Amino acid sequence: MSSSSCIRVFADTAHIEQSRHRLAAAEPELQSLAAVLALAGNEVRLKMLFLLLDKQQLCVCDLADVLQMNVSAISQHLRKLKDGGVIQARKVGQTVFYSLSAAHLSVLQPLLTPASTSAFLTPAR
Amino acid sequence: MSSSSCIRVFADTAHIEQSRHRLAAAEPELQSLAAVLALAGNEVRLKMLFLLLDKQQLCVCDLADVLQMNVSAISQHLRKLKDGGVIQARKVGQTVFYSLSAAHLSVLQPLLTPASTSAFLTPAR
DNA sequence: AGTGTATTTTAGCGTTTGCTTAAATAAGAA
DNA sequence: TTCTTATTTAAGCAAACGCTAAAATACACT
Repeated sequence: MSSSSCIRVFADTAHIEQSRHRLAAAEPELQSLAAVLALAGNEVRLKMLFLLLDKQQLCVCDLADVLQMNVSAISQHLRKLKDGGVIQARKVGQTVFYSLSAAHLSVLQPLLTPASTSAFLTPAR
Repeated sequence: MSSSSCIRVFADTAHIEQSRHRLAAAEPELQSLAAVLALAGNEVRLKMLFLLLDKQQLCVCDLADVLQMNVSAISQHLRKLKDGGVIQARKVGQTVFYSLSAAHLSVLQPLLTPASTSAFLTPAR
């Protein structure tokens, strides 16, 4: 937990203090945002979100089929997304339907929207 | 790598095939996007990006000071961000200045912009 | 040359992640 | 009840992660 190891003569202490304050102010938001991004930062989970944005709701079975993965693995990913408040579950009989929850949709939707995803790989213009 | 373990009688094969195709089409974009989100999904790195968006450019020293962390740890995070194409380095004398690269800015900027970050924790309206 | 500063790299270590397998729950259908 | 089907949970394990400490590299100054 050591810090400030550099001895710069012209260390701009004022600017550093300012940055520290800005950071402290944004800290809770950044913490929550990092948690959501960490969830979406997994390729399998990002695909799940992409599919859910398209299909409205999907059961564990369908996701396992589409992603061609073990049902258990899928279920564990869904649990993480649910714990993170990104998706919600609705049980109908023996099957559980998952859908995007409104909570963090404002963050995820623009990322997975066609306009944005296609622009993603487009070189700067 | 087992899949399709469910035997649903009414498995909507047409829809599943459609989803598989949509997914295949978006796969490369999703893969790249997941990589960037995984980088931003770490709290320390997200703070770095937040600071860089605010300050234009920062050296390792400054980031270590502001984040109050070991210089080596900071440097390793910077390396990951650089490898991912998220930031770029510019060496001036013995100090290295890092700045956001244009490459994935379109994805990151909206996430870290005040309007979006403050709206992030605001309950649905 | 030698000294000091800024940064990177390496090695090591404990923690977390993501998968597989197998067992446990839950809810129809026979 | 017994027998499937759908989903979750628990245990185990290899791989990736994130940090610390130490050594290596790079550049400026004397």
